[in-house]
Amino acid sequence: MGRRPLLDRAGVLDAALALADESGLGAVTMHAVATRLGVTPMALYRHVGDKAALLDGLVERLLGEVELPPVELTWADRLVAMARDLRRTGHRHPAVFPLLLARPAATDEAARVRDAVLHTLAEMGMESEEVAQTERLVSTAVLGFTVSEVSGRFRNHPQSVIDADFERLLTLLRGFVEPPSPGSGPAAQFG
Amino acid sequence: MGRRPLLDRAGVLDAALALADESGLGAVTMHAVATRLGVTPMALYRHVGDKAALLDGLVERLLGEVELPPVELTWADRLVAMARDLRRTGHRHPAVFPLLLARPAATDEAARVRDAVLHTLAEMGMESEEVAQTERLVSTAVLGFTVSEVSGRFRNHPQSVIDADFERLLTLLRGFVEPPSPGSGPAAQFG
DNA sequence: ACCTGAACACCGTTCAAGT
DNA sequence: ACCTGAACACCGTTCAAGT
Repeated sequence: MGRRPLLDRAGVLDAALALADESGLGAVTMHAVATRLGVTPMALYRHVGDKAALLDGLVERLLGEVELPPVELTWADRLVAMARDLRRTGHRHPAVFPLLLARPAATDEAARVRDAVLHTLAEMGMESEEVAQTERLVSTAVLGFTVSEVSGRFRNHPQSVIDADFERLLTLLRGFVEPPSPGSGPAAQFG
Repeated sequence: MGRRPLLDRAGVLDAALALADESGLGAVTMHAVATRLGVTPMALYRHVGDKAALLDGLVERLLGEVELPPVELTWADRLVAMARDLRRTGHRHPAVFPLLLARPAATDEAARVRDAVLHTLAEMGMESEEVAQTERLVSTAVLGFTVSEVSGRFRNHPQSVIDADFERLLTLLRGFVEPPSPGSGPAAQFG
């Protein structure tokens, strides 16, 4: 029998992601990933293409970790659940997460998350043109906040303040996708 | 008289920013900046510290370009004007702009822009605790959108769609900082 | 004070070679 | 098919040396 290959794509991505989580994106070099796998740098190229493709693979990995919420929840609760889970993913992988802001949701895993949001927004009877725009703005807000947080923009604030900011963002998000209807909006308080 | 130095900090930053604008952040290497200035890489260190400090300098440069709006404008118009100008700065310097999401507004130029927003929000009688939070969320939304745009996340969309998205964001921003008051909010249209 | 030259430990990537 | 070894053109950064 032919001897089993030492490497495969999944293993290379595992090693690269571990390196990124432990020591930052700068630690993800072909040399370092190879060393961690007990192999020479050139052995990686067959499995992950080149360095840029390796980073693309890491982004896919992160998106694959995002859980879609149970359909039993109301659509508003589902959006909030996805926002929270996306943020948690950022916390687990702070070095790789900022890359999400740099590429369109073109891969399968990216489409999976985005389509879940689109589907949820469509359920509430939003026009299809507005659905797409709303998804982009909501995703941008959640990604922008989380990237800021994991990249260090909020490093001078205690975690409690950052958490409160995010809760405020979620409240705004609810109000945004759920425009005040008669009897349920903020204006009702002043009736 | 002693001969004039070949280099100064401003000149080094000029060269580095030009390189970033023309060929991306990856083109900003100590070697390339030095070559552009007709000097060896080591000559730069005296003027800009090291590579990380050089990038900090570029961020300062970008923030310094952001114009503060005339005080004659209403506070809502001032916020919108600052958002637009921040986005324009991103368009001029797409390679450097994403770095804004990675550091707190700790430098003088960063504080200048942030304080202008804080001051504007305070003018409308917002409580000081809420002012700070609102500033963070508004800045995050505008930065997150612009970084997405200049980093390529929206590259599959025509510019007209991206522009419309931003206008929508500005409308939301207005509604966010200017909560509907009796007679002026959206509800007034249905009176 | 300011810049250079040589050097060091790294990078990503290629190519031909081994098994 | 899969991995290695040698090599190339780069990186950032230090150090001692020149003026």
